[in-house]
Amino acid sequence: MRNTQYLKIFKALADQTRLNIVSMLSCREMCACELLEKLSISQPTLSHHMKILIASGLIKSRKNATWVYYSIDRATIKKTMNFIDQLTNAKTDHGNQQITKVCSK
Amino acid sequence: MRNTQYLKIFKALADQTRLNIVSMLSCREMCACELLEKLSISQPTLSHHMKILIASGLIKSRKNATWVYYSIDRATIKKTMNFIDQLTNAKTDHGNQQITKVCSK
DNA sequence: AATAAATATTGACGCACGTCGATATTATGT
DNA sequence: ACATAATATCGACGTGCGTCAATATTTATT
Repeated sequence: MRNTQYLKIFKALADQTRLNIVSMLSCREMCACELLEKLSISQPTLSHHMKILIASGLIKSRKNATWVYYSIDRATIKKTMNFIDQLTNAKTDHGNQQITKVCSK
Repeated sequence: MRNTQYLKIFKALADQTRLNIVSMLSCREMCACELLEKLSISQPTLSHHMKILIASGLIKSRKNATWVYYSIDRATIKKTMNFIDQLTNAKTDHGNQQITKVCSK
């Protein structure tokens, strides 16, 4: 996973509404209309947020009839935690071209 | 740690420059002037970024003479990873008032 | 086919944020 | 005291982003 993808993930989590959405989806898969009635935002706004969450890889979607069901992609979560762990513990460059790690000396 | 604090943390990580800074500091403690010469930003911009990172709790600072040394606060990192883990795996409300978890039924 | 429900897209608006140059502050050394 | 180096603050500017109303699209139902 590229560094820019992790940046997308952190940007996706850097919003209270999206953090709420992720939290809600941790319970179970939910459709957009279900999320919508629990949040105090308009339908286009929810659609916009879901697009960002999907693009980040944190959330995956499944379409059934007119409904779109969303759920957490736990593989991405795991990778993100590993990234944070490496980012803050690694003593060497961990094969990342975008982040300039200068641990020499 | 409050939910708003984790929001601050994700916002702090949601910028390429700050992600680079955190990565650099994972190697070792560094002073501002050292970070400055490795980054392509102005001194006021760096100062601004460090303020945000300090406020998030991800980075701590130590003053010695005219220099300010920065290093990663690994306790915050650990808490953040736990937060993500809980956020995406909890089947019950984990005592968080800000995030509305509705896991019932 | 026509209607209705769920979701996506578009365009616009205001505010938050990253950036810089100029300047202030703090601390060291001469 | 004065000059210099490191860092912080201020004010301004442009861009990015969250938000909405209006509209389009997709799918099911009658």
